[in-house]
Amino acid sequence: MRKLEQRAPLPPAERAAFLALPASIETFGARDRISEENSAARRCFFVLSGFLSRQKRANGSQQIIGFGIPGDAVDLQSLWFDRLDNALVAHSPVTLVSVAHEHVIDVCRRCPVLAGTLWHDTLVDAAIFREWTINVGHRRARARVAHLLLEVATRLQAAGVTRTDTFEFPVTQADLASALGLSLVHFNKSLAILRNEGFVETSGRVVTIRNRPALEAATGFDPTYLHLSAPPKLGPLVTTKEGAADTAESRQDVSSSSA
Amino acid sequence: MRKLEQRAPLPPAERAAFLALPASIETFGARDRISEENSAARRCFFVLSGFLSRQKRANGSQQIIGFGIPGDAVDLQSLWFDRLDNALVAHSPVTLVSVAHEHVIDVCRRCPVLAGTLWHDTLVDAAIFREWTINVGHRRARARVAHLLLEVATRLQAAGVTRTDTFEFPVTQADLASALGLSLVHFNKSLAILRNEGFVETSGRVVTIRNRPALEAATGFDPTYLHLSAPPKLGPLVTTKEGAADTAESRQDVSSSSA
DNA sequence: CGTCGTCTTGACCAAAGTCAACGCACGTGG
DNA sequence: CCACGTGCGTTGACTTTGGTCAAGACGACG
Repeated sequence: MRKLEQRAPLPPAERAAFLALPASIETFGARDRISEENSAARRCFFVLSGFLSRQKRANGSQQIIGFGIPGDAVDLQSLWFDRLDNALVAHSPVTLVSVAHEHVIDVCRRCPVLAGTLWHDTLVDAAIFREWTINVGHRRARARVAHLLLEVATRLQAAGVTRTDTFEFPVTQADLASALGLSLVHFNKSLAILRNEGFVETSGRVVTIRNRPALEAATGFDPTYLHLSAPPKLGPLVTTKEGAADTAESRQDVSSSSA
Repeated sequence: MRKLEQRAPLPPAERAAFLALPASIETFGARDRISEENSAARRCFFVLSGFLSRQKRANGSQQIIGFGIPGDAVDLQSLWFDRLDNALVAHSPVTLVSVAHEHVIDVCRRCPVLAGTLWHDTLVDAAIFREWTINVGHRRARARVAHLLLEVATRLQAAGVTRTDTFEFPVTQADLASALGLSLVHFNKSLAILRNEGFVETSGRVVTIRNRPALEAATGFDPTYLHLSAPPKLGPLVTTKEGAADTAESRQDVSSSSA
């Protein structure tokens, strides 16, 4: 669970407050639907392990619009909406920490830095959606596929799930095609091209990316949209005096853990 | 400027605090670039009037990924990122209110309900991006075009810019095509189809939607993703006691205005 | 051993992109 | 006042990309 907070430095008191929240662990199996579009959510989820996707209904079938991986706060938006606007479904066994909304709200009120961190997290989410809009709207099939694989690899590495360019991606080709706005057949053929070019290897659901720099260049993948390293510019929701001290000390934490 | 806060009820004290922020008005001409991708933003913008778009660089040219209309808080995400990940460009004369980040942060710290409102606003933004992902990825050209027009019409109505299904949309077809991931030619032909079907009329940059219910049904447009009426479930960033009173009274406001 | 789910491949078709030309309105400068 | 250029919108002809249909392969599992 600490993975989540690792993303941005937190003052120790706030971290403790967050960890002390009344939370429960929930587990789901490989195709379970975790929550439904239009349902009223009363708790929000943080992913501990497993793969899940967001889906929206359109044209009569479910379309995937994003993936959730370990470390993601996967439906913080439900905090402010009365109904979910996307469903969540598990693609592998998934374990989540779930916290009731009122507790999150309460801790946000008490912990301004934490509130900022959570807000920040939802904004990273939004940035990912922006990039998907471009990916799906402006790149052709082969580059789309590559871009998605690169994104997932990058996020998994940032989350500490893998250190190399090899990772398990337990999602069927039909689902990946849906996520990319491609037909299954065309997705498969585009993937075959990447394989023939030597950029991608697969065995079962395990994907390996080869020659990543060349692939990134070829598909225009630029990881800055994931905002992985960006520490908030100002002590979040906090003004100068104590805020400055807080972030200074906590930045040390981060750099020492990454060194 | 009050338009912005109208979206969600605010306690009077917080509204006053927000209105009292040191802000400056900035104006831009029809093709001005308001801010650049990768620049470090120090202030954020609220749109008073005019049309603008977000753009990201991809494949060597600028791609439009969203529009900003009066009442939008157009780059709140810059609050938490050190660099903007999209550019903003004006499509008509635009007037903005700009507020320095530190003041926004400061007022957020003092005004929990307001902070929640702003956060909520960024989440609505994200919801719009999700819908765009679907629009661009899973609908075909004619429906894509229609969906965009319906979205803009709906948002303009919610912002009080127009009351009818006629509105000025000062964006060239080339830009609209880019926003939809279509070529200019194909966009034009799809629009021609909608015109022939009697759903859309244009004269200059003024668009009129005809027989809106049928068009919405035909393109699968469902405005709930815009989260226009949703009042936050809990007193935002505020717990029970005073918060309950606040939301009770403000919910009345909302229901009476919709009745 | 058969069934089911998934991946793969081929043949064919529809949607969308590209190229190119033209019309039109609105400027500017002679 | 008219010639010319420029920016947009429109249309047609042709090409490419990607979708649809269909069949087969392969492995997991009952």
